[in-house]
This record gives sequence, structure tokens and C-alpha cells, in this order.
Amino acid sequence: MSESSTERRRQYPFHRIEPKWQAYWEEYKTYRTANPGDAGFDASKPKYYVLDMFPYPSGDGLHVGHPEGYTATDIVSRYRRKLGWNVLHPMGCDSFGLPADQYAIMTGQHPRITTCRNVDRFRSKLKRLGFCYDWDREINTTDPGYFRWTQWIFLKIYNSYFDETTRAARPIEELEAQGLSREEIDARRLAYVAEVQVNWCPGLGTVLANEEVVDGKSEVGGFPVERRPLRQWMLRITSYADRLGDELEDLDWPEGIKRHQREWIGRSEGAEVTFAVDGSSETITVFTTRPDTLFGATYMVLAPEHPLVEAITTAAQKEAVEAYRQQVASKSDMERTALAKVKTGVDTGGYAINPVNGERIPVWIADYVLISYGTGAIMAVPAHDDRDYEFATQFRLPIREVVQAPAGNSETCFTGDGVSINSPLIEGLPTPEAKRKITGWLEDRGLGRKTINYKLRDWLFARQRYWGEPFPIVWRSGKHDAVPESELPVVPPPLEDYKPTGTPEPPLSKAADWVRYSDAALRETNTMPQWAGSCWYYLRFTDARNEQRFAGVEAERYWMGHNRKPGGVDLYVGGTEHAVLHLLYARFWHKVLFDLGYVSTPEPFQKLVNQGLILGEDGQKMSKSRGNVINPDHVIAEYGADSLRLFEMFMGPLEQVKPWSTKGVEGVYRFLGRVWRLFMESADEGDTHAFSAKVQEAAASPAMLKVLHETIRKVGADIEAMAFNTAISQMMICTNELTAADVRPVSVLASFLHLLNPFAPHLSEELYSAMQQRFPALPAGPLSELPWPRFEEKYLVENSIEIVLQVNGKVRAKLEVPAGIDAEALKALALSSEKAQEHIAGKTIRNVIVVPKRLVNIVVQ
RNA sequence: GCCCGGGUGGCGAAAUCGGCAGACGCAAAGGACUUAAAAUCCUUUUUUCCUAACGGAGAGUGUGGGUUCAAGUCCCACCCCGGGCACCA
Repeated sequence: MSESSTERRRQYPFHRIEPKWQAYWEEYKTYRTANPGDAGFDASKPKYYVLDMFPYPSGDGLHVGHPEGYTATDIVSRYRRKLGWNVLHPMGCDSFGLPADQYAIMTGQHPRITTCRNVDRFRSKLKRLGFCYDWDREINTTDPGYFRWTQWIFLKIYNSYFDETTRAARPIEELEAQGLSREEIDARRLAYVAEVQVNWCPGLGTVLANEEVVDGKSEVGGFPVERRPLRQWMLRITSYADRLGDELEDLDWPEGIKRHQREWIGRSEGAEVTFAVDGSSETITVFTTRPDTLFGATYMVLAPEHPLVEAITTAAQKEAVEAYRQQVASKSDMERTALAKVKTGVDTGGYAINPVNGERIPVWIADYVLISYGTGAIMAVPAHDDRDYEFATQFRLPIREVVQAPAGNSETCFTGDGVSINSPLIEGLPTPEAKRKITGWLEDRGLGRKTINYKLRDWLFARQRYWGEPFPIVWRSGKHDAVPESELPVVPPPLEDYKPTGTPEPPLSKAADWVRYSDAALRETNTMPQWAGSCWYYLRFTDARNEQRFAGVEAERYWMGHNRKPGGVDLYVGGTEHAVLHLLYARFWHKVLFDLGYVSTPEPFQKLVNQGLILGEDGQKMSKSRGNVINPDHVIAEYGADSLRLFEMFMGPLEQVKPWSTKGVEGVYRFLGRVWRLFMESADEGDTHAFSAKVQEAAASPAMLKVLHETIRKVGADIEAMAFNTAISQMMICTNELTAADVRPVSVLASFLHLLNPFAPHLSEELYSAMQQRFPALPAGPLSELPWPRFEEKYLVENSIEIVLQVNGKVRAKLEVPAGIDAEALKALALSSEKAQEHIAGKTIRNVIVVPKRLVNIVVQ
């Protein structure tokens, strides 16, 4: 195996260069970043905060997908540093949560041990890639010095309420001052306890958030999930639904992610309408986005779990309804939704009264109506709703058209906007107006009101697992209370048996001494979900060792400082898998902290970039079972870290999905070898390398200056546009030109190394230091700390340029013309050219289009 | 079903504003060096046709239409691939 690497002659001695510079950077802390107030901090420089999405180190270590985003941010960081910016580029690990807990149980090792080992392994691998992280700021969510502040933020959320008028969080003391009772206050906290239908996963022994359940199975482990009611800690994220949607506007995020978040929030404007139940004092309230179709309601549907079902069901239908409810309860969510192609339901025998026309309509139950959305009941308008239409056709319920589709529309079930018909109160009105009028009519009579519904639910925040942050909460006679801030962190007890209990009783309850807080109080035994730690880690990085505050005021304000933009982190790079979970939760926590005055921006991340997936060499998703996984360690051993970095950037655009190619790695490896040989006579394995005689302190030719400055311009512009693949192409072009030259001026080579430095830091640093020894006039210091070369337009100016001559849009010739030629002269020159004459002979010239500096198109007939 | 992303040589890809399609790299072929190979360096490489050759003519960015002097790029319709969502009233 190792034979192949020694057998093949190395293009250059990366195996010595890379460890050497990694050790140098570590020893001299080259990439340590000073905070305001620290020695060496320069306030005159602009700041740039570049962040990678927090990794969750698993036992498998790194795969080639990880370095993709990390290399991109590393290049941007190194480039900005060389431009003279203060760059914050930190790294750490998210390590509480289910995967680590599951892994620990499977291997029988305590999660603290496995987590620690995984984090160490992860860090050392990142270091082998030569990333310029400030390791002095490394953080870990399982460190008590960190989760102390996770708990502290939880207490801030717990001790806040959402003020509807200002649409912002306020301290709970304000409600106390207003004289509200304990119960009233608890009912308004942003962190509250409620009996809710939860996703209970017996396989994992915990409840899960909706977001963690995929197709009725747990995202981690793929165990079945069932619904059951439980008392749980919830975070009132729904209060922020509108702001989480609206405030996406000014963020530089991919449109797809913004849309995804908006859809997840699922804001939907409509009306609640109250229907009387025939022969009863009960009423059924429905939510509809189409109050204008009230006259077309021909039946109603309650969710099978709706509390009114029993009261409405007639004796004759009781048995059938009960049987249906049983049947539905035993179905998993997946069976109820994804797999259910055919609609099911049962008539309750009861009737409701349509408030707009007094019509008696039947009430059914069906599982296509969800108890968890809106009011758990709908009015069915089969003429204008696909689902109702399907149901009505199946059960032969009447269909009544009340919206006229625009001319030309022939859909059997028209769901768009049109004009109301067969609707006395709103006859002839276009849909938006009809909605407004009918809602007003209902409001006037107390029969309904305008409402907004969201798909977003409050965040189920408790887990019945060991490996998570304990809640800083104690219970006294059935009431919860905050643990005093002075007692933070609340450290989990060192349990021997941390397995889930198999019941909703969390494993922490096994630590009787720990649970017993005092004679009168017991500790909360649930733990926080995995997402908690990553909700604020970007704040901790600004001041990772602060023991007085989650981050110093000045450090937070400096690094998160906004320049009139809402977000603090200037560039955030990661995968699309966090489109809703992490990015929504983090934004929510951030907004609470912002409302309470703890942070200076309303949004955490200004610019978001998603790197694309790297597929296996076979074009399939990498997976162990397919055997197409590429291990970065092997790539580094064979070609070096610089080659791996460069290839990951050369494959194609960062955001794009692209397949791995070993041949491609060899290609960039050869390119780095060519760079080496620009300077060195050979790739000699010995300790000494002979400098090439072609490297001389000589003046650069105009042609050489041209390609150099074109490269300076393009590499800089491409890094800023994150178009790394084309930046590398340009460096290859430059290298090819220099290779062909008989004399390679020191000044040109030095500038070129600056450009290569962010991409291949080890090789460029090594060659630069070798150059310094040989040519002492070069500026001293590590290359990574020397300024980026200045691009000068003057070297690109040409005396003559090439113009394309077209006749009827077809290229017929190329003309060499003076660069400064004006349009008229160019036109005359083109028309008189030999080639033009050839093609226009005997024809009439209809038009001549002249595009300065580009082409002349002669249109003839 | 709905919503995204994408279709350009043998392959990964490039192409500011509509202005020379295929930069750069891979693979392939030929040559130089070498006893030989590897490595390296140089050359060719979208395709069809004409020419002994120099050279020239045509076609071409998933398909079909359209706008324009000019379309990979803009507009309309359709096909295929990849990803996500999935009864949210």
C-alpha cells in the first residue's frame, strides 16, 4: 500500500514541507487573532468574521466533504489577512447530543471519553490540512466553561416573554411589576412546560423535535416514532415566526434557503369561522385561507382526534367513528400522510350550520385533516380545493362551484383566484376583495375573525437522554424555578449507567443525590437537545475564554459589528442539511439575545454559502456500503495537503455537486510540481535543492508583467466571488508562461507565490523562504503575513488589439487594430479589409454593427 | 403532484453586459530525452466535408419554436437527470 507512494517519484518534497510549516505556525501562533484591547490589536483595520459550520465529530473522522468548505473559508481568510483585515476564523466542535450518546452506548464507553477522543482526532486532521484557524479560541459544547453559558442563555429565554406590541422579548420582571400571577407569568415565558403531543421514539428512549423525524422514523438511527402526550419543555419560537420570516430579507443567503425557511415557517393568512352544531350549544371553529368560498362549503371535516368528535357523533354512527379513530391512532405518521394515496373518513352523523346561509351540512372525520394545524377542523369546499374534491368524489358528497375561473381555465377543481359566484354577499367580487368583505361581515357578527396560521410549531426542547446540557431548573412542589446564575454551570452527574430508561423518565433521574437539590427541591432531569450548543457558538468564538460573560461586550460588538447590515458573521459556509434546523434555531436565540440587549445585531449570519456535495468517483453519493468513500488521509499521504486543498477547489464551483477524481488530484499535484520546478532544478529527495539558474534578479518583460498582473487581478476578484476553480486556472496559465521563459525574474515569482499562498500555503511558504535566503532583498517574514500584491492596470494595456470581423454574423476574419481606434475608423478599416471585400462582393450592405474593442458585423444581402 | 438545482467535447469544466463556444485540467495520440521505462518537456485533440498539402466550407451548448445584425446566455413550450417537500385547509 505504502509502496505506491515511495515507488512513484514525488513531484516535490511535500512530506517534509508540510509538517515543517504546520509546526512553525503552531509554535509562533501565526494565526492568533487579537481582540479589541489585546496587545497587537489594530483598530484601524476592517474586520472580517469567516465561519465554518460547527462540525460534529463522529468516530469515522474526516471525509473529503469536510475540507471542501473549510478550504474555501481558509482561502478567504488568508486572502483577507494579506489584504490587511482583522480576520476572525475559529474552529471548535459540537459534541453533545444523540449521535455521541448512541455511539457511547454501542461501544460501552462513556460519552465523555469517546467525545474527547473524536475531538482530538478531528483537530489533528484539520491541522494536517494547514488551515489558519486561531486554535486559541477552540471551543467544545461539552466543556462546562462553555455550557455554563448555554444554560445562562436558557435562563434568559426562560425569564423573558414576547411583547406582541413591540414584537420583541422583554424581561419577565415587567410582568411581575404589572402584578400578574405566577400562573399568568408561566403561561407567557419563552421557555415553558406544557403537555403536548410529542414524537416519542422508543428505540432512542427520547422525544424528538418534528424536524428530527423523517418519514415517521428518527433521523438518528432510523427508529420508528410514535405520537403520545407528554409534559415537556418548549421554546416559544412561534412568537418569532413573523420576524424569522420577514428579517430574512436583508441577508445575503441563497434564495433557496430563504424560501425553505419561509416555507417551514409556513405563514398563512386567512380567517377563523365559527359554525354552530345543529341541535347543540357546541360550535366548531375552522381555519380557512379562502373565506370567500364559504358558500361552497358542502360538508365539514374534523381531525379524528378533535375533542368535539364524541359530542357530535350520533348513536347510529358511534361504532363506525370509534373504529375509524382506533384505526387512525395505530397508523404511523408516514402511513397517514406519505403512503396514503386514497382518502379515508367516516360520517359522524352530526350536522353543522353554515353561518353565511344557515345551510345544514354534514360533519365527517378524516385523517387528512391534522389536529396539529389550525383548529383541527375544516370547512370542505370540494369545488375549489384539491383534497376536498378528492374526498367528495370518493364519498359522493355534493360539489358546488362558487368561484368562476378566469377565461380559458378548464381545471375540474379550480383553486386559484377568480370571481365569486353563487355567493349572495360577495357575488361578482374578485377573490381578494371577496375575502376581505366576507371576513368583515363575519367579524361584525362575531362569527369569525382574520387570523394567521403557521406551520412552525413551538420547539420541543427536552430530551430524555444523558449526553446533553442539564436544565438549570429545579422543581419545588410542582413549580419550576431557575437555578441562581451563581450556581452555573449545572454539571451532569458522573453516571455509570447512562443508558435511556426505556420510559420517558430521563437517565439523570438515576442520580438520586444529584437530583435532590435541597429538602424541598428536585432538579429537572431532562437535558437539552443537540441543537442548543450550536445556537450561539459563533458568539463564544468572539471571546472564547471569557469567564465573566458569554462574550465580552466589546469583543462581541467588534466581531459581530454590522456596518448597517443585520447579520454579524460576514461569511458562513456549510452544507444545505442545516437549512431549517440549526439556522432557524440559531436565529431565534440570537433575536432573543438581541431584544434583551445582549448582542448588537438582529441576525447572526450575514452571508451564507452552501458548499455542494462531493460524490464518489462513480458519481454516486459516497457511502461505506458502496465502497466509494475517499479518505483524505490517503490523499494527503500520496499527494500532500496542498494538492488535496487545491483539487477540492479546482473540481468546479463551490456550490455545485461534483464527483471525485483521483486523476484530477494528480493533475493539480503536477501543477504544484511545475511551480516547484519554476524555482528548483529538480525534485531531488536530498536535503539540498539546487535553485534554478533561470531565477534571476532581472527586469520582467512586458509580456510577463501582463500575465502576472492579469493573474493578480483575476485571482483577487475570483476569491472575492468565491470562484476558486477559475482562480486556479489562471495561476496555471501564469505558471505555464513562466515555465516557458528563459529568465524568471525574482519579483514576478515572489508576486506569484503571494497569489498561490491562500490555496497552497505550505508550498508557497517554503519556496518564499528559500527565495529569501537566496535573495535577501525580498521583504522578510512569513509569506502569509506579507501584503497581497497590488494589481496595476498599466501592465495590461496593449498597443494593438484583435477585432473579430463578421459578415452576416459569421466570423470571417480577425483584424489587428490599434487599441485606441475609434468606431468610425474601425468601421472603415473593416469594410476595406481584404476578407470583407471577398464576402461582400456583389452584395448590398444593409447595416454595419461596430462594437468597440470587440467586433464588426457587416450585414449584407 | 409541487418547489428548487442542472443538461456545453471521451470526462471535470470555462465563457462580466447577448459579441470569436470549449479557457484550465483529465484522458488519448504523436514527438524529444532515455539502453529502456517512469518522470519531465514539446505538439495535436468538438465534429463533418473538400484539398496531396497549405488552406477552406458547413454543423454544433438536451429538443422544438421565437426575439435580435448577433443567443450557451433573453422569451415560450417540451424532454431528461439530480435534490428537497409532501394532505398545513
